[in-house]
Amino acid sequence: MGQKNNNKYRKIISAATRVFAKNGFYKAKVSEIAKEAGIADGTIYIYFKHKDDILIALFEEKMKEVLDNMKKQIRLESDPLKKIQRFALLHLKLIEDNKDMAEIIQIELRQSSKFMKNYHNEKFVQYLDLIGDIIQEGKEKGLIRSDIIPGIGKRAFFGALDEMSRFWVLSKRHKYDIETVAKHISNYFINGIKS
Amino acid sequence: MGQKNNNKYRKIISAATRVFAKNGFYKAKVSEIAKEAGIADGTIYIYFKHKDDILIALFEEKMKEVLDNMKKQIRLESDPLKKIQRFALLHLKLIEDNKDMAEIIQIELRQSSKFMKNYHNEKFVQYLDLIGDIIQEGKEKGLIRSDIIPGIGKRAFFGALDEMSRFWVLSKRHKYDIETVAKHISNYFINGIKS
DNA sequence: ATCATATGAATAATCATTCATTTATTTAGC
DNA sequence: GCTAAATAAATGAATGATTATTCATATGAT
Repeated sequence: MGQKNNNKYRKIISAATRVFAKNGFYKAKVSEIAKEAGIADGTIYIYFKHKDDILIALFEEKMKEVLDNMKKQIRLESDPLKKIQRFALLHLKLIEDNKDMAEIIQIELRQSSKFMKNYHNEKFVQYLDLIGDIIQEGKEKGLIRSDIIPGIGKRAFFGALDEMSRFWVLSKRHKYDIETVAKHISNYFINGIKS
Repeated sequence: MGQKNNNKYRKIISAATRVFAKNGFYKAKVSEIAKEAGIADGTIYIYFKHKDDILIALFEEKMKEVLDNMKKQIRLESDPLKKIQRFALLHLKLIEDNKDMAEIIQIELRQSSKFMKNYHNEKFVQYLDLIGDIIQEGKEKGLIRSDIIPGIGKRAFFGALDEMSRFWVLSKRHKYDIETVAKHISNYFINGIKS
């Protein structure tokens, strides 16, 4: 049954990613997810108790993956300012490489804090904190101004990246390539906060 | 009938703002909007053809208001860098003063480009362009580096503000006051892009 | 009296969820 | 290694709940 490494469980998550990305959570029909996964409607209810649970499970999975990946990459850099650059590039690359996931994070993450009342998105908080920690480290090394508040800085930087992601996801043609955007965004931010 | 200055039309928009803000568009019931507005369910259909149309009308109204207000305020400042500061402060004040509207713009605007397929949010584009124009002006006056791309800069800045807005809207207690946040965000950005 | 507005109960469509039934897989006896 | 219970998974048509929308009727204004 509901084993996470189970074949059908995976198929449902994968299908739901595509279906949710297409029209958002509310417009997505369970029967459409089933069809996309190539299984019967009822089968979904062997693996998930409610439609909502599919979305929550999907988040957890994707965010864990993103978070682990980002942590690993950040560790490869020792200079905090370089870490910020790498964060930007990796974040945007992730969006580019996984459009469906990006749409979910873009569209659904926004609603999530509303409709998943009690669901506190721990993984997202950790993701933001990765940035906060880099800023803190930079301050301690004297590379970043001492008056910078990590709690504000991390949101400013994430917000900037995130807005570019939305633009990327919603655009048909891409005016700027990922590398250019990442370079610019991280440069504004680094110049803005460095000592 | 559907006159925009009509009393009931206004009441519906106002009620819908509150109801949509509470649980998002999809969870909001038309009957609840009617109840909140103190009118009968059917009356709503005299003024709006579909539930969706209420949301669209609501956007247009609020965004027009925000846009006009912002334009007026920006004109009071002549220094482009000061304009950026003022933009940040005003944007965040707006969120603070109008939490329901902010939640709608935060939560629903995100979905909008998905669920209102053909609805191109012109007012939002104009809002972003206000920032782009300030950056352009700053470049021309030699106050902003010539390699800054307004199309990226405007999104980075808006994204930063917007992420802080979301944080503000979703937080019970507010760790930082609006003025502090506005000052920090605009400082990061101004330092990041100035000559 | 006529026309415009407003009402809210009734309608109808939409989907999430269930469950009686079928199909597949495992276990145990020989 | 084979067969037959026994158990687990999967099916999809039927159910039931929810709600957007309609419309026959009522109310109020001119």
